[in-house]
Amino acid sequence: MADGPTITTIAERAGVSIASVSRVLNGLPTRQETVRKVMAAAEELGYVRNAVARSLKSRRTHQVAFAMADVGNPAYLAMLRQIQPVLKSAGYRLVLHSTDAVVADEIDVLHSLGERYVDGLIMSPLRVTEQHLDMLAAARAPVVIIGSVPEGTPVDNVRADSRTGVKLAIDHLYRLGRRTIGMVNGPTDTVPGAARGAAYREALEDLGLPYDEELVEIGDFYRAEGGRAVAALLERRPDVDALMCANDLIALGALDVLRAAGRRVPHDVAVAGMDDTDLAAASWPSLTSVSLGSAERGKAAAELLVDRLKNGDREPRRVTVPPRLAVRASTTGEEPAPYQAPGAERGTP
Amino acid sequence: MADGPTITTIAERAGVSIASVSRVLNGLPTRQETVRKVMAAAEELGYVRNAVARSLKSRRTHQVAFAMADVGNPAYLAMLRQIQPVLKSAGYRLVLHSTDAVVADEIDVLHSLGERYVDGLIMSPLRVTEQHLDMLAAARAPVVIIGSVPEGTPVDNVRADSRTGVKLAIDHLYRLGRRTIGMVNGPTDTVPGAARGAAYREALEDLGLPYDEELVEIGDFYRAEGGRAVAALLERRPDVDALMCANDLIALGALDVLRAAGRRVPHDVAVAGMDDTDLAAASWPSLTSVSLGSAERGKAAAELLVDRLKNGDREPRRVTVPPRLAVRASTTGEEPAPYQAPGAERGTP
DNA sequence: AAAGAGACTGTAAACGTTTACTGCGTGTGC
DNA sequence: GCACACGCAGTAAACGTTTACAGTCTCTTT
Repeated sequence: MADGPTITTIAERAGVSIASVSRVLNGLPTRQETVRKVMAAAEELGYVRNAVARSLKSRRTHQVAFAMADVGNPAYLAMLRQIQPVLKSAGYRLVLHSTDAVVADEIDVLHSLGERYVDGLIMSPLRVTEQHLDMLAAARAPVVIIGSVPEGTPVDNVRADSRTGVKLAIDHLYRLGRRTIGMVNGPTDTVPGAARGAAYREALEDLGLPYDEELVEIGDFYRAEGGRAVAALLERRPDVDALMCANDLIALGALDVLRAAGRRVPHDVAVAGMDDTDLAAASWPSLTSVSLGSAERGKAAAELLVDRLKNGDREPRRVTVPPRLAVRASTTGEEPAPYQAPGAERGTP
Repeated sequence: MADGPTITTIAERAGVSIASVSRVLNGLPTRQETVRKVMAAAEELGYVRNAVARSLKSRRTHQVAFAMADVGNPAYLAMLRQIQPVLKSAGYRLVLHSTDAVVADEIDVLHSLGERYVDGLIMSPLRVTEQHLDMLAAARAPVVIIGSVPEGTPVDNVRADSRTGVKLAIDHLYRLGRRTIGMVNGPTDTVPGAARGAAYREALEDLGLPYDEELVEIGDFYRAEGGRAVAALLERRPDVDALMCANDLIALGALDVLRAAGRRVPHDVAVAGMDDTDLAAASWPSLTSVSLGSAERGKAAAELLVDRLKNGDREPRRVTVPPRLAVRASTTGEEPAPYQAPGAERGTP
């Protein structure tokens, strides 16, 4: 691991100046003879350009950061998977930040843009605080936010439409004849929690169904707690015939609890999730789920950032990705025969 | 996004030299009055250290790369999730490379270490070629390989023990009374495919069971093709009473096909997967699966690398992570009553 | 009161590139 | 045969830090 060769080493070896070496390496017009000598020397020495020195001079690092709460979350993972190839083919490396949904960590990331170790940032904050907005206005590098920011924030912005997404699912349940549709939500002080809760209410109103607080239960966004929330809801309203779950994990918890309670899915209770993760297709019964287009949002964000990095200043853009409903067995039970929900004879009391 | 302040700006503002500014910023002994002036100036100007210039001088980037085939693969994701916090708390940023299992891309990553944009690399190659070994010997930064490398390769190395892992599962199936145990494998020209295939054979021999080629089917490592492989195997050997699947996706495909064929799991056919991904717990019936300790391997790799970066030269180390069998319903069917496999009355012909 | 010690501070070089500028040599046009 | 243009190559500065070294100032000691 001895010190690698530099352009100085090459220059000496080839008997030319470092400027010539640099020019050859960058393909600037140079006499053939010089090119040959430099290339030969570089080859022999196994020279590789020092990216750090290069960045210092050129003021570009060819790195982009992606900051989200947790790679383990399938929605962020879906984004990441789309972001990566876009950046790679545009010649950027990807620096990954996990903020664990801690605001201070997100602010830290924004602050660290001042260190200039990346050319730009894609960030998907759980919620956008005043402090976020201040930092965004002062950001030292282009930022793309995945999520909603107020009108006029000077950053590119990619958003989902969870309102329409929830409506898609509720309409679907309504068309299937369900009229007592419960909602199992995560904390309503998070951006997605608040949006999905409000959307549920609106969707019901649009359909002329009454909004009934008894049909709403709040837990967190995970399977076990989601299951507990469903159990509480079932206890209170045994007549519920459909559940709108704020994400797929909650919906899996719902399936667990319904199964344990001997309720057939979808015969007795139809279940819809959100985010359309891998788990939705893998579960049994497979889960009808609203995709909020995480993958598309990731891709759009990466493309916006690359465009801005290449083309410099332009007006901030906003992209809204439409939701899509993936209909599966947990609402329609229309998969081939053996995929029907288990017969009722096996239920607990 | 005007040019940010540098130590020169601060020096002028505070009326001191850039050396003093640097010293204050690095906490070297300095007169109180100077500290005060510098800090005040830095504060007012919103100064942030330039990481690139710092790296150039100090020859450390405080970045580490992680290269694997595909973040979408749950095994790599599990590694990533453990690697990230270890690096973060040691003060390193994470650069993520997806190589799509293309050897040339992996070689590229090794080569790019010469650019010195990272202090070290964690790599999990699909297979290790001669070329890999050459590059590893010449690597310009410390590398930790997750996977097996020949004795004497000058890198730290973390490996799984898929041989023992397969054996755990086969022994488990045997103890449950299964004697006709099929294997659904991925391509045997991959490292995991070859290892798992051989381990299956050995495990049978250890138990005194005959090895029968008819009971082995090769597909790829994904759900649909895994299902097709299982269908072919079932056709050939309808008497099979257990399936060892080379990963969880194949096992999910097996569940699909068995269900469609009216075979009860685990009553008629017990199914075991490998990797113990999230999907294993989410599926129905939940999937018995061998964990090869991806998470632990990721953690160990990160710790080895951090140790080497802090402590410089030492002998290469090797860590082997033991496998663990996660027993679930697809083999024992012993979850609470409603978790039993669906009754047989609903099978197709 | 002079010398020496000690505490800070400033100057300048270095990290490895890129690039503006200058200079040299060749070939062309008159 | 001379001026000029032009194509290349070399010198040196710059990017923003860190740090070795030397210099200044103050305080203590004799």
